[in-house]
Amino acid sequence: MISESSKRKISESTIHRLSLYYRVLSVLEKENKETVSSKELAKREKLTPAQVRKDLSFFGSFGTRGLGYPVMELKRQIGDILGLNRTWNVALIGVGNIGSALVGYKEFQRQGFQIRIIFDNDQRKIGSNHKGIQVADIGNLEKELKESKIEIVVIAVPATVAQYIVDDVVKAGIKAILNFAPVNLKVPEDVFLRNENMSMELEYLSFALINLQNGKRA
Amino acid sequence: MISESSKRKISESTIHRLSLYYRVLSVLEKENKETVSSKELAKREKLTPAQVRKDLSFFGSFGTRGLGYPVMELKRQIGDILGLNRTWNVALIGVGNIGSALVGYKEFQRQGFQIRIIFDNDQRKIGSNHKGIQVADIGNLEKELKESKIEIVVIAVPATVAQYIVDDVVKAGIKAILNFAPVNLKVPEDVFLRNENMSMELEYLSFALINLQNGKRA
DNA sequence: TAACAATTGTGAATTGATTCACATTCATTT
DNA sequence: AAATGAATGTGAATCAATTCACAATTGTTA
Repeated sequence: MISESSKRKISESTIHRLSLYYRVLSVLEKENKETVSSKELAKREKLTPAQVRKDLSFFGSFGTRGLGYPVMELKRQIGDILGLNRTWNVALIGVGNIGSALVGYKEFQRQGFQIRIIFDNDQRKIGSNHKGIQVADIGNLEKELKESKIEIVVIAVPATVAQYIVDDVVKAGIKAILNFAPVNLKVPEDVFLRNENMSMELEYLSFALINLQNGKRA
Repeated sequence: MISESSKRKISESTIHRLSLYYRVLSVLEKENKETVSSKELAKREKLTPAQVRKDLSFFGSFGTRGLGYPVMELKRQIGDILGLNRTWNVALIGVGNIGSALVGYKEFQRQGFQIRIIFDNDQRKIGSNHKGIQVADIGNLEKELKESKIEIVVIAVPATVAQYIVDDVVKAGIKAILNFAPVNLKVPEDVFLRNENMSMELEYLSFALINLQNGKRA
């Protein structure tokens, strides 16, 4: 747990970069590297050494001057900060296009995010097994979420119904929601909501092709 | 086309917010709203009115003082900036979990991103049709990309092979790549590369649950 | 064991993004 | 046609993030 005083100061970007560091450290571990410098770490994710050091410094001092950071140890520490050295009980709502992909997405499992239950409103899907996971009736949301001790809910339903569903999820006491529907959802202050907007980056590319084509990049 | 002088100054965040504005404007259009104020626009995406006005001001003045912005007209203008009032020829490489989901993702088509061809290295998939789209042999990448006049390539292959594939894509002259593999890919200066890291937001939620649980959010 | 090379950790400086605040403009009402 | 109200567009001010630069520390070499 990080200190009370630092709680309000760590930026979203820093946390996202911790994810990148974690990823690189996993690779370095496989390559049997014992230590890594901020320089090397930065190079592998196209960042600056100073940025790496500053990011890590928010959480403590993990390195050795003159040597660098111990790969395994730093990976463990970042894992602790990000909560990746444990498992999370995740529920998925909506098993259409995106939902199906998420069920089979190995990267989630590898990081401890375990999809325990799937909800859908399609009677043909309810009761069946989707890659070994039970598909429950969205009507039993609250009951099932509690029984499965779900901590994080992933929303992969059409934008038109996402707000209704998220309202029910919130009522069921869930405090962390990942939303794949392309719509801004309203949740109470004490609920963490993150959005995964799959067309945003494609739109950025489109913008870049039209506007940044010649000359330097933005 | 935006002016030469402004080319180097528009931030990534501004472009991403344009995507949000575009989304809201589409909804407002359906609701038959004729005009919208920066206040309303901001409210719908949890931003500030000043932010909305500043973002738009980088590209021109689209509003009327005292009235607000004309919904249809502004949508068209942002569409022009983001390149959404046209179609893009997109190729998808890798039709596994994620790839399959992308093929069926309506949101892409709606915004003009047309998946024209799919590549895979699995002999069982090659030659077949995936939701009406031809699956080609990754071995014929360069030839097929050119024949289909592809402008944007989406990479949805395992992280371990992504760099090899992106090298080939670059050799084929593609200048815009969207990468779903959880790895940092190297591309030349003149190629636009964007990453879609699907676990990053989940990791942020995990972090939030552990570190920000009580008290205010970061 | 002293000198050297490498690299961290971090205040200070800088750069960048957001918000403020207000003059300006337009539509509407009286 | 003047007064009123609403809302833009934008320079200035503020806030936040990144980079700089260097003292401090450690391992290694002579």
